[in-house]
Amino acid sequence: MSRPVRVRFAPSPTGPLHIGGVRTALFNYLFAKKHGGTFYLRIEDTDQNRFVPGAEEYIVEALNWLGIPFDEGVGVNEKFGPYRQSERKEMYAQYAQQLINSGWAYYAFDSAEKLDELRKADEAEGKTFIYNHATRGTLDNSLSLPAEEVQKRIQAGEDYVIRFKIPAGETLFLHDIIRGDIKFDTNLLDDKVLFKSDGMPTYHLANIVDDHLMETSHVIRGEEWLPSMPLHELLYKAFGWDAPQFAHLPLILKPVGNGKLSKRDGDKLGFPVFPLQWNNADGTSSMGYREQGFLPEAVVNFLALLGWNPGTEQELFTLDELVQLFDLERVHKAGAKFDPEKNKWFNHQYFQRADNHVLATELNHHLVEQGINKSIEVVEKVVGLVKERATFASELWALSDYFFVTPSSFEEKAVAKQWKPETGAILKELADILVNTLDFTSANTESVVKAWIEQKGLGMGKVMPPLRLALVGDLKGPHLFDIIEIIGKEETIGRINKAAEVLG
RNA sequence: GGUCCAUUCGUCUAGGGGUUAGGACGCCAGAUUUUCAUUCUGGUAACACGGGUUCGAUUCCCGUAUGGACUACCA
Repeated sequence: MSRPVRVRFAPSPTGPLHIGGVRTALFNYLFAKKHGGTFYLRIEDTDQNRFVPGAEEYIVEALNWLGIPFDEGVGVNEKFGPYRQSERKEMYAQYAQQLINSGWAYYAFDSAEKLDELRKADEAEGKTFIYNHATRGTLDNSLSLPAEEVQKRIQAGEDYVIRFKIPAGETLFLHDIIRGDIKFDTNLLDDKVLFKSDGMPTYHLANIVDDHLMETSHVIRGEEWLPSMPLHELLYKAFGWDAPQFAHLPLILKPVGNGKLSKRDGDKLGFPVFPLQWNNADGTSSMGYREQGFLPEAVVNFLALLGWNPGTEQELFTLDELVQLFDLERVHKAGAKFDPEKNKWFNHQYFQRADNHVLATELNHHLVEQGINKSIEVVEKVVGLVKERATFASELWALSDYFFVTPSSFEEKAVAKQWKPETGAILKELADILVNTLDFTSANTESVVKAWIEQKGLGMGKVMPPLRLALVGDLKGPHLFDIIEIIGKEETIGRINKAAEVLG
């Protein structure tokens, strides 16, 4: 069983990539890289009705943004192409036919409406309708009809599907890498449709055929596929192929309440559940990690730890470390609730490590838009001073505006608390001292001001908070003398005088 | 309803027959700071329940409860 590792991520292009899908892709990627294998992308677009334009491009772009690109896929190393199932359409029919010939499948003419009625009728009696060994003999198919009539109806152009003939009375002992041994009774399985009346295969057929043809060694997918594992194993058996090994990943659940995480949760609670922003057909859009300012490394790190951990107390990992450490056997079995707070914490961690020059460039775009022109060196210094307060680049401006614009107002509560009747006079006196100070470096203004405070016997508390209020407009921000160095002498004195004037 | 899967602090989790049940996020408090934030220190808080097995179960087994997935000519 030791074939080269080849795993796939096989989404349906029915919309943006959901966060659960992103994690499935990530785990496949990590597993492939860990074993020196191949990670490929296959587009499962066999449902013509659910095709959404742009979804495939979105998936590719998202994977690239996250830094987990595929080795093979549409337009990329097409060793086993095409990688779009719609373009492989012709080859599925012959495999369905092969199963018919070997007695593993049969034609069925029952209409969807009729089956629906049957299901409802049984349900009304508290029973469950299953299209299987117990019922297929009484239904409209090639198992119950004379061969001649079957041929006639097919030739007449009547709609039909091809169903898999689940063997009766068997117990299947299957193995999942994450969940261990699982038992299924084939009597409870239904004869799934393999080939639809529109000439397209269903997921089940296309998936197995392609996984085999593309030499897939491991199928790593979401837990929602666990119930169809027996069907898939049986399909491999029917074809006489070696089945890949299976690993079913736990689901990602809503942060509050019950159930699977959904698109609505993100919109409702204000956090992204998609890697990239997605514009819906109705003109609305769903936010994306990228647009919200999340760093791809942070998203990957957070997602990697949702359902998996290496058994140590380390929490921050580079992609390379993740690749080295990843192990399917250590994947958790139970679903994990998505925690937006921890997600943010990861971003904070990575944001602190982000390059100041890059962040400065970003902030500078914003400054230029507002007609503020500062050298990138200055902007970079400001970024270095305020970034520890930020989790996202988008917060930088609000955190640093006073470096670039004279405060137009003073925070009320701070004023009430720190601005005493004599404060204005004290600050004016200080301004006079600063006028005569030539060296406006942080270190020098600090020693000048502190010496003056001491000499006057005023105490830091009497001067520093009001001074901050005058320069920043609020009691916040980094080391005050660093701010003074950056805004410069003229601006510093100007702000002090303005505050003294406005606040008295 | 049926089938399958799961269950350790609020959340993500480590651990595993004998432990003070460990870490992280969050929250709270303290320290530092001229302020906010960062940082540091400390605190809060968990083995779903009932039966077994055992000298001893949170750990193994069986039930129950709860949660989840699936139950389409969707993937």
